[in-house]
Amino acid sequence: MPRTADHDARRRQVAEAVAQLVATDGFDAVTVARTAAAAGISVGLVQHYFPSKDEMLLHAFTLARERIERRVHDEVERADRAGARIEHILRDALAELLPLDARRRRECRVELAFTGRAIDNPRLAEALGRSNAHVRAQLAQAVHNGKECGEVEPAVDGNAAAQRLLALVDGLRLHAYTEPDTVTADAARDALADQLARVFTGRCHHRKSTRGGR
Amino acid sequence: MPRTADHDARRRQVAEAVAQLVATDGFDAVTVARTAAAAGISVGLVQHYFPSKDEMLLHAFTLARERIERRVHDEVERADRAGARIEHILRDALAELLPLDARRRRECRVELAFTGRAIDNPRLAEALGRSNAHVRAQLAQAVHNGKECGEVEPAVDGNAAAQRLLALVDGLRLHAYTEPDTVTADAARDALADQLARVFTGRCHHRKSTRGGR
DNA sequence: CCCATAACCGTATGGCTGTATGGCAAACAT
DNA sequence: ATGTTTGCCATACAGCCATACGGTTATGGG
Repeated sequence: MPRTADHDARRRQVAEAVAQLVATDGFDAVTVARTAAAAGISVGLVQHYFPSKDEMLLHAFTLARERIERRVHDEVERADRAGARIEHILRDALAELLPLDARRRRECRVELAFTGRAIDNPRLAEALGRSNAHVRAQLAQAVHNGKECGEVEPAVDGNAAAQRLLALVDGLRLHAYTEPDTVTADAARDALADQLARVFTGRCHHRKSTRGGR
Repeated sequence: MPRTADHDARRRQVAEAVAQLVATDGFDAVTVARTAAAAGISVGLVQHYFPSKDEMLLHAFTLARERIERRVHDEVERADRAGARIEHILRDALAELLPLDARRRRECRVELAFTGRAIDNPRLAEALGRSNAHVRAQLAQAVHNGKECGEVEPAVDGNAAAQRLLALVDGLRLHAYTEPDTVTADAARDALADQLARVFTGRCHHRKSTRGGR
């Protein structure tokens, strides 16, 4: 076998160029030519790694979601080891998704732009749905753990609570991004904390790991 | 003055063609040429009524929002005259925004597609913000009225409640549209009703009109 | 009647798009 | 060393886009 290259690294490089373009110039500014230029490679090489523009966008979106999921997951693990209340762990982890500073605002824009295209693009919609299902499962697991340690009333429907929590977070993200003056990031954070307080009404009476949960 | 035409009617005609295209073929399918064809007029005439494609899209979005706002407003008025609880009036009015049937699903798609573009398009973002502010004001007014008639605890922050309610509705709309199997429209409706029940905890002890409120 | 003016149409155009293609350079197996 | 496979590039191309423009038609005021 001749000349080898790091396939994954190249694809990641292109995906980051896409995210960069979306963040700075908007989704419509993402063309194959501009992406190649932003990544510092030729158009031909982009084609070499992605059979079509659609595949390129899908990969960029998938990586963006994975990165966020990973960061949230890490945040949960860290707080869990520190012995925090599940409610507070979730609060901090979900707040990570809000446009609280420049970095997260940028991520929000990328995320929201892709979500907007998912309305018309079945491939993106599927990836979004998969990722959301994953997040909901983590949330439901955390609520379940909350029941076991006494933070949550046993009668609470974990799946329904997870669904509503995620919907609220996504709505807050949208509003906090598009209307920063009307819906401040802090207000969104408060709304999130308030909603969590309505689910986690009890006190933890025996420490239980939130392993696998958010 | 020579030959006259109904300016507003023409612009409405074009706006409806835009909505039609977004609903059936997606936002990217909206080109000036296709819009003209869908409206049954020439490209030149579209240009005659809109100086640019951006203006055309902005007008289409504005009309779509106004139409929805009006229908919700009418629903509120109707229920109000029928003497319903404010909580139930809001429930029905906001449920109007969910993709509960084919017609509302279509509207949802148009709305979500435009919202997605608002991320990158300041003009659309401004129109969206204005409309959202309007809706929030109506919601806050309804909560205020709820306090006066005893349905809502006096300590409740009406503005915050309105913000959170709208965020939840928008999040539910997105999820119910993109993941109909995971988040059914009925589940979204239940989530909405549940959230309203957390705000409207009391009983109405003296009938009060929700005039101006949602 | 008639003409000025607005409504309306058809087409031209320059630019940008995604993708196809052919060729050059590099490095591993032999 | 050398051939062959892969990495990588530059360019060509056909299609579609928004917009510009000139011409035609119809109608209200004089």
